[in-house]
Amino acid sequence: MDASLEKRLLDRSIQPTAMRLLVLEEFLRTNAAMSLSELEAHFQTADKTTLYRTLKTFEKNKLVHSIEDGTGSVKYALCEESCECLPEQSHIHFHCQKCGETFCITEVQLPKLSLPKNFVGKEVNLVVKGICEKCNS
Amino acid sequence: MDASLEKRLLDRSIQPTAMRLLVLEEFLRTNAAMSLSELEAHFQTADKTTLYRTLKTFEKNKLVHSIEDGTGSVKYALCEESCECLPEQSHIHFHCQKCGETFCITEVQLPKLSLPKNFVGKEVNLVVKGICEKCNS
DNA sequence: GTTCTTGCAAAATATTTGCAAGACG
DNA sequence: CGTCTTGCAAATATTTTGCAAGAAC
Repeated sequence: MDASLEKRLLDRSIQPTAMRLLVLEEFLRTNAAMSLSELEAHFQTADKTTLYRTLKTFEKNKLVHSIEDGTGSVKYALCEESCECLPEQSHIHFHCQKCGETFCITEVQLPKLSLPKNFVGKEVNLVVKGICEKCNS
Repeated sequence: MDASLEKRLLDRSIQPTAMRLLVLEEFLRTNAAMSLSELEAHFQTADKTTLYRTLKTFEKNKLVHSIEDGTGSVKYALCEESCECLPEQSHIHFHCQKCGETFCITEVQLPKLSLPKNFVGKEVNLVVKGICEKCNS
């Protein structure tokens, strides 16, 4: 059992159960964002409801954030360790129309968005669709 | 029968049937983006499948564009008349967490997004969540 | 007549909740 | 014991397809 995994859950006030450690491990192993179904496919014997609730717990406690990439199912990706999911911390999500994968792109800074008077922005969800690096070569 | 509605459909190579004219009229009447269910609620006697296919036809022909605002159901909003849904023509979508409505914000220019090398962006979907003008007063 | 559109039914997919058994402190 | 977690079942919601009747050209 990896103690750093446990710490990562505890830092977000999530009880480190066996299932949750496995899911976190899976997220660390996988580079791309995962939907519930995709996550389920990575396990032999996991109950979908448990995974569903694991994702919800992770999301509530800001260990992962959700992305709607237009595929019809919500995907989840690990947050940066310091992330509080504030608008300033948002980044681009890229959905590749060829391989179908969705990534977080943290390399480039998201320009500050201005809103009309009296609008207050609290969250930003940005998905760019196109062809990714890997499929473009 | 309003001839300008017909023209608007024909300009997008969409056959102007009665149903389609009604749906377009509804979009012009409504300021906010609509989901399939919301659209259905605006009609007494419309079949959901027909509305679904109407939306898909409208989307394919770029009369409307779709928005995933995190509510779990895809919403649709009218495109500008000159819109070709290119990345440069994208705009901010705003989802109000209080009234639940989703609007297109075309008043402010979307800053140009840069992507890492070898990524090619073709579409942009940007949703800001927060409190809208109306709910903020 | 041929193509496009519509309505009903049903399938497929995704998300969410209820409840009881089990784990853990 | 009491709270949290898990697994199974089932309910809800959403999106999509099949097919035949009807409308439009």
